[in-house]
Amino acid sequence: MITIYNRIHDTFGGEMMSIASDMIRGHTDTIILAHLMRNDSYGYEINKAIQTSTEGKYELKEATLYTAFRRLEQAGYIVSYWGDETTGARRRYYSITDLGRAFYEKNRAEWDEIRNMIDRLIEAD
Amino acid sequence: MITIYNRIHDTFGGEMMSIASDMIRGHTDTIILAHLMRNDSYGYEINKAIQTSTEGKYELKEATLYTAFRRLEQAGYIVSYWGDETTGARRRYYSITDLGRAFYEKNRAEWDEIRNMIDRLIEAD
DNA sequence: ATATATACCTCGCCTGTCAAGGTATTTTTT
DNA sequence: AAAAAATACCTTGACAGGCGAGGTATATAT
Repeated sequence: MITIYNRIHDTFGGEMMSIASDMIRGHTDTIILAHLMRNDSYGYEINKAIQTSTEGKYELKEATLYTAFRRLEQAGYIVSYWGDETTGARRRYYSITDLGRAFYEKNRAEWDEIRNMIDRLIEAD
Repeated sequence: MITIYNRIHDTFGGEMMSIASDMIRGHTDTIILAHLMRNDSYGYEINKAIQTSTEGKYELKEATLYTAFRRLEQAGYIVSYWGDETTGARRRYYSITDLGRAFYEKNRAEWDEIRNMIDRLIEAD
């Protein structure tokens, strides 16, 4: 078993940023949108869901997560609104738009192609 | 059918750099090493092989390719030597090292995990 | 009282990608 | 014979995503 997350990000010596990060890159948006396809949600919950779903092998860093929200909202793929919590910390909920749904479907289809492509390309035999 | 490569890289307006690029990112090194696992080769040939293997759907940009060679050589995963062509343009051949082989195997194993992980994460149902 | 969990956010650096530019030789087309 | 395309290499500079490190505020558990 390989733990994907928590590769060392050593600023002093050693390589910066793990391979795993770059392997996930390009899927962040789709992963978030996949969650919003099911129901509106907020950052903290989405991240927890990812961790649970991957048995702790992967988590989005907060900075990455919130950067992605800004990017997706700017692109018109999601819209946000504040929840009306009477207790606990406030939550900013996100909702996927029709544009976002289309983008999600496109990326999902693309993934099917790319997955097979990479399978073929990294074979040594 | 989706053409992975040749998404527009519009510097003026529109989104910069395509999703596809980011989906491949993190596999470039492994793809190159996979080719060198079979036999020594040189940049131009490796790139042609990738294009053929993917039916033209994907190609490494030259800048990306040569950047990767520098990176891999610096890391000790490959070594290079000039071919002794008597005709045609000179070729710089690359050879994978033991360290490179180990790195390749590690990335390959990682891919198997990550592929399944992404499959699960981008499901909407 | 202190620590942990929930929940949000931004700044600035790092890294891989690649457009755009270059050089030199050989083969193919006009 | 001249022009174009293919082979084959290379570097520079800008860009965008990831994320460490820092921050705020409330609620619960120790």
